[in-house]
Amino acid sequence: MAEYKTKQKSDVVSYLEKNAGKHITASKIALDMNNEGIHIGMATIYRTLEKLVDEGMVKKYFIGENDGACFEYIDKKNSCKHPNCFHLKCEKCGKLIHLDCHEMSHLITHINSDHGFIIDPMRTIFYGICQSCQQKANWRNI
Amino acid sequence: MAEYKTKQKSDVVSYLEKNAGKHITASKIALDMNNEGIHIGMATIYRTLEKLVDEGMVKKYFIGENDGACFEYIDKKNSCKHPNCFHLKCEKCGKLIHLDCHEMSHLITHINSDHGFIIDPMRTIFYGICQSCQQKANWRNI
DNA sequence: TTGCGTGCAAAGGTTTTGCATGGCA
DNA sequence: TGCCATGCAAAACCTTTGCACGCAA
Repeated sequence: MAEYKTKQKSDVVSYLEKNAGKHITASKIALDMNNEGIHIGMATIYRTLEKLVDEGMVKKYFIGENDGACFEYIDKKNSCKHPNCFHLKCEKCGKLIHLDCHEMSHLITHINSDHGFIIDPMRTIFYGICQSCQQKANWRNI
Repeated sequence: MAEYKTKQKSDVVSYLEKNAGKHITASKIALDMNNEGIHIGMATIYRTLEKLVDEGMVKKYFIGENDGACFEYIDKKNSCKHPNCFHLKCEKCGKLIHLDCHEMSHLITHINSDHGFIIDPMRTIFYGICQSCQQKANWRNI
């Protein structure tokens, strides 16, 4: 069960590191790396991503719509140790907002004690509309 | 652009009504209805669901994992005029749990007024570990 | 009759799998 | 040398689309 260090895997990892915080599909990874002259087969990309997700280095989620699953590099150094750290993602502009608010610890405690569910803040994203997009929506009357 | 009333559409609607609050894939709809002796083509199911989503009668989710998109009937009379309806998804067993709790309206108000972000509860999923998986984890010492 | 809805089949995507080959240890 | 990782192609899916036919109005 030993793991080998291969060029392909480290290429994928460094690509993801460079794009930390972005949400990237498997095909976009292949495309971008191709443009850099690195060709990696789709199967390898998927197999590598699967491992990285297991290791916790990458988060996989489904925002659906046209493309498939999205992957995002999780920077363990910069990411928050406090369990108050959530993310807000704007559905209009795609902006990802950091939320570090102690109000959130109430939420976690409540859902744990009253609903028996332990929230994983790192994996949870609140979807909605950010402030600037709300204003745009107002003046466009959307 | 007139809409016709067809047996297939009303069958799908009544199936979804019977399963209000559940999260159902298109193929499960086809399978279940087949077991009831009703055969509807996949294309029709997808086209019907698309319309129902546009009408707001059904919500479409991407919770990913093995299956495709999930659909859920939205009962306008009973549920979710209050934005208290969230979903908890267990990362171990994949179970999707409904959470209809007043506490959540505090959360929404807080994030709106203090952080300028309007949460869309129907699209937001809390990831974490459910109660039964916590217990399994305990006895297995995972 | 009109034209939307349906069913079938085929196409378009993404993701997985089998198998021979390549490359790390 | 072992054995995992890779690449290619094919398969397995989910979902969409084209087209002829059926059926509601």
